[in-house]
Amino acid sequence: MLKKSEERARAMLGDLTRAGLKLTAQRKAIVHEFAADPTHPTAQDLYDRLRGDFPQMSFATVYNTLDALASAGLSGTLRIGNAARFDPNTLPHHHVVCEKCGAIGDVPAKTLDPSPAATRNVRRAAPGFRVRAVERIYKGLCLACQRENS
Amino acid sequence: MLKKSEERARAMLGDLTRAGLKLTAQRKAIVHEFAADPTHPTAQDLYDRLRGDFPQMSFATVYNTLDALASAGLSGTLRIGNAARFDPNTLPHHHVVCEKCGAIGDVPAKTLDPSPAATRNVRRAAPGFRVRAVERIYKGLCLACQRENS
DNA sequence: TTTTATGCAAATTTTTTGCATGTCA
DNA sequence: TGACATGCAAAAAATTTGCATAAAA
Repeated sequence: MLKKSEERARAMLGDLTRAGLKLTAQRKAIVHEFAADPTHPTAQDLYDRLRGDFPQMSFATVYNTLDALASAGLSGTLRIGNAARFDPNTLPHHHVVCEKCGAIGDVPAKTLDPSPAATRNVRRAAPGFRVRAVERIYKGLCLACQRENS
Repeated sequence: MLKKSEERARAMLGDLTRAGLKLTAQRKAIVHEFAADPTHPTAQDLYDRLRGDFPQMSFATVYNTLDALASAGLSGTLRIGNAARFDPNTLPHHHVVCEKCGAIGDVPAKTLDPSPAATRNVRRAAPGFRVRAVERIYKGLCLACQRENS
C-alpha cells in the first residue's frame, strides 16, 4: 500500500500533466515535497527543504512551479504574514490562524458557496458584486500558545 | 458642521493620544489622510499621497505610524496581494475582494464572534484552538469587472 | 523539432532596522 | 528633561524578470 503522501503526489503529478504542464525532474521533486504538506509552506520553506537533495534547484523554479500549480487550480495561495503561503488542499476548506505563533490549519467545509444571507449582506454593501466564494479565517490562540501564556 | 472625514480624523487622533502615543505633525497628517479612507491603502499609497504636501515625510514614519495605529487597535491590517493594506474601519466587518481588479470593500457585520457552529467545526479540525474572531472574505467579481468581461 | 521550463543573476517591491537628531508632553 | 518619534539610508525579505541553455513532449 502506498503512503498517503505518495498517493497525493501521484494525483497531483497526474493533474499537472493533464493541465498541459511538463513533467520535469524539478517539478516532480517539488510536488513530492509539497503535495501532502499540511503546514502551508512559503516558497522559501520549500526551497530550503529541497536544496539539500537537489542542489541545482533554483529558487525561481520553486516560485514558478507553485504559481503554475495555483494557476492550474492544484494549489491555493494564502497571504498571512509577509509571504505567500501555498496550500495543496483543493477541497473546500477554511483556515485557523494562531495570532501568537502564526500556525495555520485547515478546517474542512462542505462548500465555499455563498449562503443566501451572505449574498444579501454583500449586495447591501457592494451593489452588483457577484460572490463566487466565501473564505473564512478563524483567528485565535492555538493550544500550545494558550499554555505558554499562563 | 464637520465633514465626516474631519470627524473621523479627530476621533482617531483622540484615540491615539489616549493610547499614549505622541501627537506629532507627521502623525496628524497621516491620520487626516487615512482616517476616512475606504480604499484600504498600502503604506506606499499613503506615502505617495502625502509627500506632495509633506516633502519631509519619511516612508518609515508612514510604516511606523500605521503599525502603531494597528497595535493600538485603531486600524486593521489586511493582506491581499503582495502588500499590507490598512483599514481604518474599527467596527466589525468583513471584506469583498474583486478577483480581477483587486478592489476591496467593507461589509458591515454585527459581530466577528464565532458562532456555536463555527466553534464546533474548528474544534473538530484543530482541537483546543480558541477562536477569538471569524473574518470572512467574499471573493468574486465587482460590477465594473463583470461588465468588462462581456 | 517545437514548445516549455530551468538556472542564474539581477532588478523590483515590500518591510524592517540602526542611529543620530529632533520634538512632544 | 526624558521618553519617544523622525529622517535617512541601508539591510533584509519577498517577488518578478530576462535571457541563454536544456529538457520534455
